[in-house]
Amino acid sequence: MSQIEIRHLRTLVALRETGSLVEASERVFLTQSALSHQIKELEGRLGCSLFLRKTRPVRFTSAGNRLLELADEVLPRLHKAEHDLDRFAGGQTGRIIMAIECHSCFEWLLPAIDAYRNEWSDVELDISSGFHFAPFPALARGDLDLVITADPLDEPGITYFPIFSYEAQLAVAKNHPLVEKTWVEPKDLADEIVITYPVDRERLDLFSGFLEPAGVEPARVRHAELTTMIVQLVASGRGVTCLPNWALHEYLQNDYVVVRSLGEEGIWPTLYAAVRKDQGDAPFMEAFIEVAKQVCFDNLRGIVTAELG
Amino acid sequence: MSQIEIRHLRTLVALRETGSLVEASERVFLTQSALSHQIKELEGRLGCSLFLRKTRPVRFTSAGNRLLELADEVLPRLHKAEHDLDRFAGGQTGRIIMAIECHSCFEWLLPAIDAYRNEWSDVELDISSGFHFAPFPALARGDLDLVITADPLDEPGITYFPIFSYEAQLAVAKNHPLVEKTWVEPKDLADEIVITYPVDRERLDLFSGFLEPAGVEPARVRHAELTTMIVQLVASGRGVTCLPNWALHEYLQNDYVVVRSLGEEGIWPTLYAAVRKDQGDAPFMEAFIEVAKQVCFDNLRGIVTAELG
DNA sequence: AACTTTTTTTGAATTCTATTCATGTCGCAA
DNA sequence: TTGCGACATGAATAGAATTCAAAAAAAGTT
Repeated sequence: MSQIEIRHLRTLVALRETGSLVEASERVFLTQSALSHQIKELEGRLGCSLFLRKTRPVRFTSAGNRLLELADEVLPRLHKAEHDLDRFAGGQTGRIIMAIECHSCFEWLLPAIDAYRNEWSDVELDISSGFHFAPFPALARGDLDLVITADPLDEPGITYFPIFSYEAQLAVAKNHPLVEKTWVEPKDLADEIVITYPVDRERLDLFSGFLEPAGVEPARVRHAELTTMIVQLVASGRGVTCLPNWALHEYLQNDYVVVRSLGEEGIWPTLYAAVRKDQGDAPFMEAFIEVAKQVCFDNLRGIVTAELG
Repeated sequence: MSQIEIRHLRTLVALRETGSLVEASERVFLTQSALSHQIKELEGRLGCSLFLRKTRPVRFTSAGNRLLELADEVLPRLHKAEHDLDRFAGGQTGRIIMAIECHSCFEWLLPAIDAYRNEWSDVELDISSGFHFAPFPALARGDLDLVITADPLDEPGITYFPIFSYEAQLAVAKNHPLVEKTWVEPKDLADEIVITYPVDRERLDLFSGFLEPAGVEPARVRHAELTTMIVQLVASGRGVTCLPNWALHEYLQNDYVVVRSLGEEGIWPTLYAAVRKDQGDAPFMEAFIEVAKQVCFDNLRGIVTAELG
């Protein structure tokens, strides 16, 4: 089946460089007898001789030269591939295809990616838009490599690295009655219109961590795609919303809306990077998580709580 | 030492094309178990996994894709090389580096080479100018592949194929006394100046086949490089020369000189193509000799005698 | 030309490793 | 759960590459 093997190419190159079987054999760490057998057998299979041994240095036939040409094409590529694979094996490079559960995470993720790319330029980076609905199976089977999530479910084969904690706050219009309260109780929202991203309730801190435990259902739930749009609706008094404090920060500074904590302590979700266990300790992956934390800590200084890993 | 082998690349390609170990194993004519072991072992040595088996079709990791990239670079080149080597082995192609002992053979050799090149375009062809002095050792050790010679010495490992026979004739000036004779005897040249190519006497038919056997030495021997120059010297009465009849043909037609046979029968050397025994029956080599004979027969029609092989 | 040294070839023994065989495990669908 | 298909695994086997030992062939040397 396979006539020519890598070892044959190596042998021929060594032979070209040394000019004799004896020296070539040292070069490839075999006995000279082994080389003699090896080449004789190859010549037998190919049906033609590869070099003339009666000269010093040996002289290659056309067939031999053709094989050397092949070796010159193949061996460098092989070595490069082996080198690249070493880097994969050592975790010096890899692929990070990400998905975000948290809708507004682009805000800090994009800068994090930019910062990371400076240092780890050959890591394949991408944000996948395709797996919003079911990121974890995709992560497990290798379509994704990293998922930003606030719910570290105990899935087998997945590890979670905390990035930072933030407060999920209720935003209301400046003239909204709730502005009078220092913090909000669940029942305060029973008659409110709640504006959210168009995602499942269990992925919304307001419901999963506040209203549902208290058995409170708002008057109505309305959806909007973009953070800006949600905030605008809230500012104009069409409803209330719950967003991460860092996503609301710029609107607060512009005095568009007012925010209040959910409950006396506030709700403080933590964002995690979920990765497959086998990639969790790869340097390129650890570095990404470290960079993400650092970027968040720097950019969102005083707004979020760094989780020191 | 050598991590990756051709078989690994073949396996991975089969795996990519079929999507499962079971089918891939059929493709490469091994059991599924063999592939499982093979890949497991490779992954072990590389230190990273190459694909995730829990999906259908299997999904390659970055490392796996890198290896597939290598396979796509290497395997086609390998197949091409194997194909080329098959042609070498079958004698469908090869190399013919020639040397000529006979100084004026260019005249018919160049057209022969041109004719041959039409049919056998990928045979490497060259006329070597470097081995005029000792062509046979060079032929034996592979510097040359074909030598045109008039002396088929019985060297081991060399075979001779006759190309054609010609008459070696004496050319004299039109007013030379020897014009009166129908043929020349050795002693007729005892007082003559003989003009020859600057080569050893034993390679000159006039000496080795005519004068020396008769023990006759001419008055003087003078050298000239080019056929034209020799003929001019002869035409102007500065001496006589011995050349192949086909080399003299055009000068005869122009009435420059007169030719006479050496002895009653004339001297009829035969030109041979000397090649290494192992190449003697290769189609590309046989074809060259056949083309050479044909070209000579056509171009020198009526002047030389074809040797029918 | 005889002798020594070096290099390659060769056949048999050995060691290694790829492959197979026979199970075992895992995930998935009915 | 059972049954099915796909992959994994351990032990046995078969096959090849390599080594060893010795011989043959070249190449230098005297």
